[in-house]
Amino acid sequence: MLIGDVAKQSGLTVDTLRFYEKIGLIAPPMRNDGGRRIYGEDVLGWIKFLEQLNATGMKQADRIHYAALRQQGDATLSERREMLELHRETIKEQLTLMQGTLALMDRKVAAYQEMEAKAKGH
Amino acid sequence: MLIGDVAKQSGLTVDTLRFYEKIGLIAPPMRNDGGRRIYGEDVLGWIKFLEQLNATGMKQADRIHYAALRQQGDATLSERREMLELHRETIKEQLTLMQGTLALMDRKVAAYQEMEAKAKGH
DNA sequence: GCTTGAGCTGGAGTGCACTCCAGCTTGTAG
DNA sequence: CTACAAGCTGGAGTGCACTCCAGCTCAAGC
Repeated sequence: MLIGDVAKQSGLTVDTLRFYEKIGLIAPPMRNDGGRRIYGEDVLGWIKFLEQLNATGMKQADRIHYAALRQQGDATLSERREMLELHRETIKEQLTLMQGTLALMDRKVAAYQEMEAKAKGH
Repeated sequence: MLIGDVAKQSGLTVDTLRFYEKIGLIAPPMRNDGGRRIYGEDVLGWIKFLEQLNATGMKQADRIHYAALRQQGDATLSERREMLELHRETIKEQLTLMQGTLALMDRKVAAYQEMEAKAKGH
């Protein structure tokens, strides 16, 4: 798999993939004779996971740390577990806040509709 | 209420409050004889609402647009309602994604715990 | 009436997370 | 064998959302 294929399948750009490699989010892949990056299929799952951490507000620095731990293998399992447990809690907090805001949107939309209806009536 | 009081009560910094005014997120308040900003209590509720939009991923440009509409009064009610309805949908999508990631965290944590237990057993 | 903390303005600087570019090499299709 | 799309590197540039600074004025306490 060349970098362009990974880009297409992951939704990231070629530039972003190289950037992620530079900062340590993605392990440097093998190269072919011409010096081009050859990726295994597994990178797609990893990128998807990274995107999920991203989308739930984990900071770049923490993702990089997690990626580094992952590269070090099984010895870092418990530290990785702790990171995920912490992140799980922040997700829960975000969920609560978000549900609150969703409810607020509902109330506001309803209030606006009522005001619009009244304005029409006069 | 001076800007420092608003800062304390809202959690924003003085600089951020002036910045928000500059970009149109907060209406320019009255000034006292010495040229200092005097805010009404209502600004606190507005800031809290802005923070909620912020925390649920609404872009600055959209918040500025919403703030501008709000300043124009009742004639913009329906447009504001439409914005909130749209945003409500994006919150719902985010909630779904976030719940998915939360479930993933749970699975991963459980898997890691199992691997750690096995590693200990040998 | 002087000190000191808070506020003022305009503009420069920061941190994050990419995104783009120049100038080069590689590889596939006609 | 030649065009040309895709890849390479190092480094510069971008957009967002603040954050900080210099040099000033204002106001409350001793």
